Formats: sequence, structure tokens, C-alpha cells
Amino acid sequence: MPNLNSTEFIQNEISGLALFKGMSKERLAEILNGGVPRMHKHRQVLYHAGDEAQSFSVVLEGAYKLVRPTPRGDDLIVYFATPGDVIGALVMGSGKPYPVTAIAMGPSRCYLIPRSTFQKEWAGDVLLQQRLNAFLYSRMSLIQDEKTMSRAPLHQRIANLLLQLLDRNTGENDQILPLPLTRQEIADSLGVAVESVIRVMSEWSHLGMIRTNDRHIEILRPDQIVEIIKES
Amino acid sequence: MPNLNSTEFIQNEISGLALFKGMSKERLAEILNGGVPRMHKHRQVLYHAGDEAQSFSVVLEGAYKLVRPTPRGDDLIVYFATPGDVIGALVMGSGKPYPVTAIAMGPSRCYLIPRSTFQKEWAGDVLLQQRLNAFLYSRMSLIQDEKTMSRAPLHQRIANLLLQLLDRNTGENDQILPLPLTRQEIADSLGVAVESVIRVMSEWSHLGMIRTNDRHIEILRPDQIVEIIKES
DNA sequence: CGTAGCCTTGAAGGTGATCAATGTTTGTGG
DNA sequence: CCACAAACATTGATCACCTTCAAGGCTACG
Repeated sequence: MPNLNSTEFIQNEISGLALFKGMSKERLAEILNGGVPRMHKHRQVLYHAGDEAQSFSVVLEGAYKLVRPTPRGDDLIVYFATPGDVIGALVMGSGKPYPVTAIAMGPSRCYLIPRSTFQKEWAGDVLLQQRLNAFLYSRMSLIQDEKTMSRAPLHQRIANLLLQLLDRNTGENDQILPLPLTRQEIADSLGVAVESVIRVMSEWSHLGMIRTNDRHIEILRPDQIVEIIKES
Repeated sequence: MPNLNSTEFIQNEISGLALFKGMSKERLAEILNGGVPRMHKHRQVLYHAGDEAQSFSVVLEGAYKLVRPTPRGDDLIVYFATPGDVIGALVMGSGKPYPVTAIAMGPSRCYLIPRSTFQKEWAGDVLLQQRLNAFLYSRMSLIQDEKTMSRAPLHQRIANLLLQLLDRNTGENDQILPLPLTRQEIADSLGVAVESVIRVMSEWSHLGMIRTNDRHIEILRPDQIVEIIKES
């Protein structure tokens, strides 16, 4: 950890994100006005569904899951947010409460920006609006992709999810999923029972296609996983 | 049908939509520049998934379904677009081909605007971008709502869909769904088999909860449908 | 008046859910 | 550092729900 002025150091880090590409230092300072970095421990809650939406965040490190409670007790995971993602920003414009709960997956870090800054600086900035649009659009595409497989057998849907997440990998170690993931979370993301997920993935483990080490899933044979999706 | 100058008449009609609320006549003319009204017959295709995205549309009358082909032969419906909706606009910014196929449900009418107008007038307009954002956001909410019910029994998911669509009703006849809908389309929207949908809805028909007349579904007992979603 | 699209019904079968019990790892506090 | 709790992974048995396949009827429309 370099021992820099905290605010300045973080602004340097943030300026590298796609969301802020090509913006001047001065503009960036306005856009981030009033923001603070925040650390979260594993399973710590950033905000609850139903809370008044008073801030939004840029993910810097680790990962957060966006979760919706279901009528039954169990949760449904709507999105996995990884570094560079913005969470909670989409609701800023509407004046409604948060629609989902955000929970850290492993130790994570984000930059938390007050709602007032959104209204003053973000809402009227065409470029930012365009980029938020692009985020929303890609999230929608992911959901639709998965929905398209709703009639496919479970092993295909799991394979699809793993590959989706693997695609987010940046740089080195491109065989390990970029976020710690339990079988329960995979099940919650697909809307199926844990046991079903376990049965599928246990088989893959025995076949040597994947390996799990403390919630970190390694894809040993991506080619075989791809094959699973394609088969009849 | 009043016999007015076509362009002017339609601009009058369009100016009433939420998307363009509060815009001046002059600005509206710029925004709609190069656009043409277009009629579609039942089942006629507005554009195909994979086609180069050269235009987008505002729905004026009737309805369009946005469809994704699945690996198997069958289709999956990702959205029902009704009057006031914009379709194809979200992909304009990305330079990619259309991600879905748009098909008219019953005789329908839309206003088709060239991509160039989007780039010249829409992309740089903060207000329009905000409103497109809001559209995207509400579509996302609908999909998530439905995904939240993925583990619920089928009759609850069908009930949820019907109520979602009933909510779009504008004014009179608030018991009849605002678009002609086949059982096949309900099945394609939920990602289940037609026969399953039929079995559920036939029972409801016999119980007098719904009634179907040439693809127009009437909800006779909304209260009972609501009850179904809540039970256990 | 025939075809195409849509609806219906029945029988058989499979996939994944549920329930229950147990093992394993991680994290916490004395 | 140990003990205990909590979270996570696993396995088996049973069963319900939905799918699939097949056959037939109804209605709209050219």
C-alpha cells in the first residue's frame, strides 16, 4: 500500500475505470465530490432492499452480490458486481428505495458517493448517462442470456454461468473465477436448489474439469465446459 | 381516421407520450427527423435479431413482442412492447446488431426513426438519455420480478405475468389485457411448455376466473388471481 | 373449403425439489 | 490454542411437477 494522500490516491485508481475514461482531473473531482472509500468484510451488507437510496457506489476491489428476497425464505441473486461496476446508480434518478440488497463477497472495497452529487453532477452529464446506459444494457443482456436457457438442463445453465463469470477475468490467472463463489450462490443465481448444483459440480470435480479451493473455483478444462453448453 | 397532413397529425399523437413530455414542437421535429410511420400486420416482422441496427421505433398502436431464438427450435419472449414504448433504441449507442427479433402482435403501428437521427439528436440530449434509462430500468425490473418467481409453481408465475400486463392498461376496459396473447406466447415468455400453460389456464376458465375471446384475455376475477400469487 | 394456427386432453417419463442426515471447513471467543 | 458455532459441502431416498409425445378438435382466414 503506497502511503499517499488517500483521496488523491483513490482518484488515481478510479480514473482508470472505463466509466470515467477520458475525463479531466478537475471534472473527475466534481463527479466524485463528497465520496468516501469504504471497506467491507465478507458478507457485510452495503445497503438493504427497501432502504432509502441516499448513495451509490463504484466497486474498486473484491465483489458484491445484488440480492432480492423471494416470497419464500430464500434469496435470488440478480447480479454479481465486480471492480469497475457501478451499483445503486440506476435507482438514483427515480427517487425510489433500493430494489435489491448489496452484500460483499469476500473482503471488498468500493467508493461511496452521495445522492446529491449524482443529482448535481451525474444526472446532467450526457457522457455519464450514456455510459450508465451501456452498463444497464450489458446487465440486461446477461439476464436475457440466462433466461434464454431456462428450458435447458441444469448442467448447461451452470456451465453458462461459470463461463459468463470467467469472461470477466482481467489478465493473469484466467482459469480462476474472479470472485469467491459458493454452490449456494450459484443456486441462488439460477433459482434452483443447492443440492442440484452440488450434484452437477461434484461430477465435474471428479472428472477433473473444475477444482474448488475455499470458494475459489478454477476451471481446469474450459473447452469441456463449452462443449457441455453446445451439446444437443 | 381524420384526414390531416400525415406528418403533422402523427407528431401530435407522439407529443403526448411520456417519452417526449414537455418538449417544444420545434425540438420534437428535430428528434423525429427522417422518421416515418409504419403499419404492420399480425405476425409481421419489424426487424430480425442479428440484422444491422439501422433504425429504432416508437410504438404507437397495437403491440410488438421482442423475441430471442433459443439453441433449440423454440423462441423466448423477452418483452412485450405496447404504445409509448421505444424498441431498438437501446442498441443504437453500441453499434452492434439487433439482439432480438421484433414481431407485431395483431395489427400494429409504430414510428420508425433512422439511426442517424439518434446519433445527431438523441445521443447528446440529456433528457432523452435519462428517459431511455428509465425505460431500460423498468424493463429490467420486470425481468427481475419474474426471475424472482423462478422457483414458484407455474400457476403463480402465470398469474404474475397476467397481472403485470394488466397493469399496463390505460383507461377503459381494465379487465382485458391490452394485447392479444396466445398460450404459446405466455409459454414462450415464461420459458415453459405450452401444454403446461394450457392446463393451468383451462382450469381458471372453468372456474370462471378468466375468459378468452380470439386471443384477447379477460380477467374476470383479478382478486382471485392476486390470491394465487400470495398463497403459501 | 381447405389449410394454418391455436387449443385441448391423456399417458408416460424424467429432471430437479425436498427432506434428512452427516461430513468438512472457517471463523470466533474464552 | 482449543472448543464450539456457523457456514458450507455432500449423499441418498422419495416424490411432485412439468415435459414430452401423440392425437384430435376448433376457429379464422385466404
